[in-house]
Formats: sequence, C-alpha cells, structure tokens
Amino acid sequence: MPDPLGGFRERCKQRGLAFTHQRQVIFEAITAAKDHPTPEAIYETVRRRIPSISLATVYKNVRIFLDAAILSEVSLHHGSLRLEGNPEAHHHLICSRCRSITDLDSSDMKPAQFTGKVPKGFRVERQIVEMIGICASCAKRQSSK
Amino acid sequence: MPDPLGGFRERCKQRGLAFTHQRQVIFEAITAAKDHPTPEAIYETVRRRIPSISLATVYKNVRIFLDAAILSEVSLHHGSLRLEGNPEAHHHLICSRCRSITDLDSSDMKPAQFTGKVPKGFRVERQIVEMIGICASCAKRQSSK
DNA sequence: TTGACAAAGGATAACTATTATCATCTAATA
DNA sequence: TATTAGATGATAATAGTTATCCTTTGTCAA
Repeated sequence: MPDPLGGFRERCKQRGLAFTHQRQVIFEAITAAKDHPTPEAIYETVRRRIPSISLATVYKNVRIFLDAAILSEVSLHHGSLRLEGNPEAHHHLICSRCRSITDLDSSDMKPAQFTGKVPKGFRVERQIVEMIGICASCAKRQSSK
Repeated sequence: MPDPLGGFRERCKQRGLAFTHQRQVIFEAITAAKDHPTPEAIYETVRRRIPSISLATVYKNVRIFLDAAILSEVSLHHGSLRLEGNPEAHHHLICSRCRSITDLDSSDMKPAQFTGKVPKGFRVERQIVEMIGICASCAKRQSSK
C-alpha cells in the first residue's frame, strides 16, 4: 500500500535533513489539508499534537520544504502586491525563478476546457492561464535545477 | 482618439472619488507599467513627478482603485503564503471574494493552447488554469457587486 | 468666485507576516 | 555512548501594509 507520508523519512535523508518529530507532523498537516493552508493555520493544527511547538519552527520548515521542492506554494507572488494595469483579458507567462510576469494576449490562447463539475452554486466568471517555467536569463544564470 | 487615461476623471466622478493630481499620476504610472509593479515600485516612479508624495498615499490609492475595481491584482493570494500539499498536477477554482481555493483534477481539464510565441529562450514547464468566480456562500451573502 | 465641508494628502505609528538570532537540545554517525 | 552538526524554541528584527491624525485641497452650492 502507498505510504501516506510519501516516504518522508527517506526524502529527508536524501536531502540531508534530519528526521524530527516536528518536521514529520508539520509535513503531515500540510499534505492532509485540503484547503491550501497558511503557515499560521498549520501552526494551529500542529499545536494540537505538539503543544510546545514554536511558530518559528513551522515557518522554518515550510521554507525548507519549499526550497527542497518537497512542497510548493499556490501563488508565486505572495509577499508583495503586484498590480495589473492592463484592462484587457490576458494570461500570464511566469518565471518561477525571478517571478517575472509577462502578459500573453488572450487572442493567442485557446482557453482550457473544464469537463468536470464545479461545486454547486459556484459562478465561474473568467479563467486565467499561468504558463510557468524558466525565463532565458534565469536559465543562463544557473545550468540546471 | 482614445483617451490614454481611459476617462479616469469620469471614472473618479462616477464613484464619488475626488480627482487629484496624485491620484492621476499614480493611476498613469500603473497603467503605463508593463511589469505588474509593486506599490513600492509605483511610489518610486511617481516620486519623479511628485517628489513630495507619501508612500501612504500610494498605498491608499492602490487600495481604493482595487476596491473600486478600477484596477486588479495579479494574485488573489498575496499577503500570506498558501501551501500546496497536493503533489498531483491540478488546477484551481478560486473565489475572488473569500479567496478560497479548490483543486480541480487535471484529468477534467483540457489544457489551454497558446498559439503565439513566448519570449526567446523561455522554457515553459507547466500550465495552471485558475478558474475565478464567486463561490456559493459568498454569492448568497451579498446580492450583487 | 467664494466659503463650507467632506475627502485627500503627508508624516508616522501600529500591525501582520516572515525571517534572523541565539542559546539549548537532539538526531545522526562514528 | 560521545560527538557534533543541525534542529528547536523564544524572541528580536524586518518588510509590507494599514491606521491615525492633523493639515490641505477638491467639490459644490450660494
């Protein structure tokens, strides 16, 4: 049967990370959550199992998991507000390294088609496609990974 | 000929906003920018034309423009990190009011197709579709707008 | 035009999210 | 089991943003 922790112990070892109880519980809380939680929300969840845990430990491990690509973040642009001055419908080309954003004209995009069903009562108004990758200057700067 | 400010003066009047020099210059700076600037970057730009302007004025007007839907923001999830514990490729259904995120299975999504050309050297790795709208409970809470 | 007043601007304090620091403590390895 | 690099917990520091408060200005009616 598949490991619910996805071989977390091994993944830590691979990356030279110590396998600690806190780290394990934090990781479990994030992967078990269905709502894309904030670090603060994870802290509240983890506290039920490890009351003495520090918020700093949660933040530190979240950062470690992100840097090690064990986890990812929903938006590449949290941290600071980015303004959209272009009133035309369009899509975005995003570099996952430098986080630069380039507009893609919507006339060049055949929209995605969702064939499943959305939650009852949800009114979809628009769709934005994020094409994510590595821009030329970031690719040049670092050979791989 | 089309108004480069998009009838900014009229739009202010419609919404009961005073038409001030600062407001006009801030708006121009945002719509002229091609890089989805941060409030801080706008401040630096505007300062060249109005050296005495306060950073607080930039922030206040940015918020007013967003609330009045005169401008929009690139990511609905700046402000706090949202973690992605789901390792499977998938897309997101996002409520623009409460900012809740629901995963959409990628097997239910026929991907968008970009027919234009990306900047030279950009290596696209994946695409995420954000379907944005109003969730049932937010729609219930407020009748319109 | 002008005068009154609501709204906006500027300076700065306060707040929130996140990271850094540092003194213990513990997992990994020999 | 002893050693030690790395982890934790407490808390200070920082960055981004919002609130406060007093002064100034745009709006509108006379």
